[in-house]
Amino acid sequence: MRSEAQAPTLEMVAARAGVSRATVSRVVNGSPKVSPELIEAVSAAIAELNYVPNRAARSLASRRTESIALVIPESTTRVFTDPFFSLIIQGVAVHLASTDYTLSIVVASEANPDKTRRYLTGGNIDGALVVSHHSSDHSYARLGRTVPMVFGGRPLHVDDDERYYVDVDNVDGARVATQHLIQRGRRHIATIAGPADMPAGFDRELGWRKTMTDAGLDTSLIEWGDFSPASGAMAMRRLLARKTAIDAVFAANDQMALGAYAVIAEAGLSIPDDIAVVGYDDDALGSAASPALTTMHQSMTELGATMADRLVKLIDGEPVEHATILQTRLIVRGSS
Amino acid sequence: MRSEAQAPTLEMVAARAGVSRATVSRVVNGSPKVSPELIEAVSAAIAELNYVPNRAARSLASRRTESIALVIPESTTRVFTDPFFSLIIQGVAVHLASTDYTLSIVVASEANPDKTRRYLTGGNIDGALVVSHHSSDHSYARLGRTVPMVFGGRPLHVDDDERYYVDVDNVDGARVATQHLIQRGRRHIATIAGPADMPAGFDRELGWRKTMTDAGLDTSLIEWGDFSPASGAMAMRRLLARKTAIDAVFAANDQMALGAYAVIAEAGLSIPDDIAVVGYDDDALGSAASPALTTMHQSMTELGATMADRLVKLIDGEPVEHATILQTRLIVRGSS
DNA sequence: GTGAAAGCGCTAACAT
DNA sequence: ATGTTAGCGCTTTCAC
Repeated sequence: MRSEAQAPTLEMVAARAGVSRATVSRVVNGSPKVSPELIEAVSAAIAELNYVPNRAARSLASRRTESIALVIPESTTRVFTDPFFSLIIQGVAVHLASTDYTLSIVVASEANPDKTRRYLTGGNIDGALVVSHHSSDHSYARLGRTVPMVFGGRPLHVDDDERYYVDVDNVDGARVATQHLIQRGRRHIATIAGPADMPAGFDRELGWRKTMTDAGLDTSLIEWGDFSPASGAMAMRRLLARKTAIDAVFAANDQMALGAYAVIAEAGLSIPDDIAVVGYDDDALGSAASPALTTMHQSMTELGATMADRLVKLIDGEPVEHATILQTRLIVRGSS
Repeated sequence: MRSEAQAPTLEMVAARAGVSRATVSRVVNGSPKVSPELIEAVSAAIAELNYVPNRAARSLASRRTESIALVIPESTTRVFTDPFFSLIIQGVAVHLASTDYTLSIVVASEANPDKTRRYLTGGNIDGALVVSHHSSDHSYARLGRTVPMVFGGRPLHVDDDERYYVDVDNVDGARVATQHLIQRGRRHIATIAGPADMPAGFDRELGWRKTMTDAGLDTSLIEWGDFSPASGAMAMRRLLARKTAIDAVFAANDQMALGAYAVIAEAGLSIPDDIAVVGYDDDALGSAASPALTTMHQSMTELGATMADRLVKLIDGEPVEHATILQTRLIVRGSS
C-alpha cells in the first residue's frame, strides 16, 4: 500500500545541514545551547526536506508519548449524543490542539476493563481525562497514582482526596435558579430531578431543596427523570397527577424541561402564567422553544478546556489544586 | 512524577520463559509457527509479569502505528454539539474499540493547516477519517493518495473518483418524506432547506424538488436555514409571510422543524391539521415534541462504524468500494 | 556549543 | 519451529 518516497529522517537533515544528529535533535527540541548559525542551517535543512520527526522513535527514546487519553465508559457512550458531554469533548479537543499533545478517545468496554487499564498503564499515554455521568465510573480513580488523571465532575463519594477533578457548581446553580423562581413570586415550586446517583442530579436537587427549605417552602413536589426529554415529560405528568398546586418547575436539565413543556400544554396550562419553568444547561433548543426557556448556563467547553489544562500541568509536574469549580449563570427568558 | 517499577519488557518475558525474544514476539503477535508448549510457557510468563507491549517500540520497528485519526475541521467544531456528528463519532469509537486500533481526534486548525497535514503524513497514523458539514473540507482529499482516508458524506464536487466515502441516501430520503406528505393529501408542500453548499442540504432539497416536480406540484415554496432551530423558525416565518397556501413543510432536519413548530403555533395554526411537518435525522427531541415529529431516520452510528470498517479494510489492503450508501427510513408520528 | 556512541523495546529477515 | 542479528529514528549522557 505504502510505496512512497522514504520520509526524511533526522539523519538526513543532519547530513544536509552538515552537523551531527544530536544537534538537529537539539534544534528540533528547542534546546538553548545551540549557536544561532547552526539553528539557522538546521532549520533551513528541515524546511527544504520538509522533515517531520517520527513520533514513535521520539517516544521510544524519550519515554514520553505526547498524547493523552479521554476515557469514556461504554455505558456512557451516549455521551456523544448528550450536548453536555459533547461540549466537554470539544473543549478538550480544541484546547489540546493548541499544545503538542494528541488526543485519543478510549471507549472503555465494561466487558473487558483490563484492556483499558492496560492501555492506560502500558505507557501509551502521558495522562488521562475521564468523563462520565455515573460516579461509579470513578473506578479508574486508583490508577490516578500510576498515571496523571483528571476527572470531569466531582466524585460522588469523596473517598479519595488525591483525586483531581474539575466541576461546575451545581448546588449553587440550582440555588440561583430556585431563588429566581421565588423572587418571581412562585411558592409551589416543583422539581424534576436527575438521577440521584449522578453528581449533577444529586447536587441540583440539593440546591433546590436547600433553597426551598431556607425560604420556608414545601419540598414534597419532586419527581425524578433520567435527563432525557421523555423522562421529563413523564415526570411532569406524575407531578400534575398529584392534583396539588404547582406554579413553577425547576428541571435538572433543559431536555427534561422541554419534555415537560408538551405535557403542560396538553393539560391546557400556560407557561409561564400558570407554571413557570426553569431548566439547566442552556441547551440550544431551549432558546428556540416557545416560550424560550429560562435556564442556567455553564460553559462545558470551558470545563473541558480546564480539564485538559490541569492535566497538562500535572504531566509537566506543575502544582495543581485537586478541585477546580467553575461558575454558572442564570439566563432569564420567557418561561419564567 | 513517574518513578514506578520498570515496566516489564519483552526481553524479561523471554528470559522468564526460557526462550528467545523472537519467540515471545511471535506469541504476542499470534504467529502460527510456534509450538503449543512454548506458546503456553510464554503466555504464562506474560501473565506472571503482567507484560504489556510497548506501543512506541512496536510502531517504530513495524512501521505501523495501530492508530487512526478522526479529522474534524475547526469550523466544524460544533460537530460535537450536533447530535448528527456526535453519533458518527460514537459509531467510529465503538467500532474501533473492538479492533486493535486507537482513535485520535484531530481538530484541524484552519490557521495552521500544515500542522494537520504534517500530522497525517508524518507517520503518526495508519489512516484517517474525515467528517464535516462543508464539502470544502474535502481539502484533505488529495492526501488520500498518501495515506488511507475515508470521508463521511459524499464530496459535493465529484472531482476525485479515487476518494472513498460513506454516505446516507439523502436524495432518496427526501423523496420518501415528500412522497409521504403527498400521499397524505398535501399539495402545497414547502421546504425549509439546509445550506446548498452542504451535500446534506443540497441533496435533501433535490429530493424534495424532484418529487414535487414529478407529482406536478409547485416548487416555489422554499426557504433556507443553516440547520439550527433558530434558522428554522426564521425560515418558517418567511414562508408564512408569503401569504400563499401552505399545508405541509418538509424541513431538512429536525432542529429546524422544531424551530418551525413555535412559529406555526404563534400564527395560530395547528400541526398537523393546518400544516403537516416532516423533519429529518430522527433527533431525540422530535419524539418528545408535541405533536411528535414525523422524520427520516438514518443510523449515524452505523455510518461511523461503516467508515471505520472501510478504513481498516483499506489499511489492510483489502478491496473496498469507493462509495458506500446507507439506507434511510421514514418514521411516521403525529406531525403529519 | 557540538559530536560520538549507546541505547529505548520491538519486529523481521535470515539462519539453523 | 526457534534463535541470531540487525536495525526502526530518535534522545541523551558523556567527552571534547
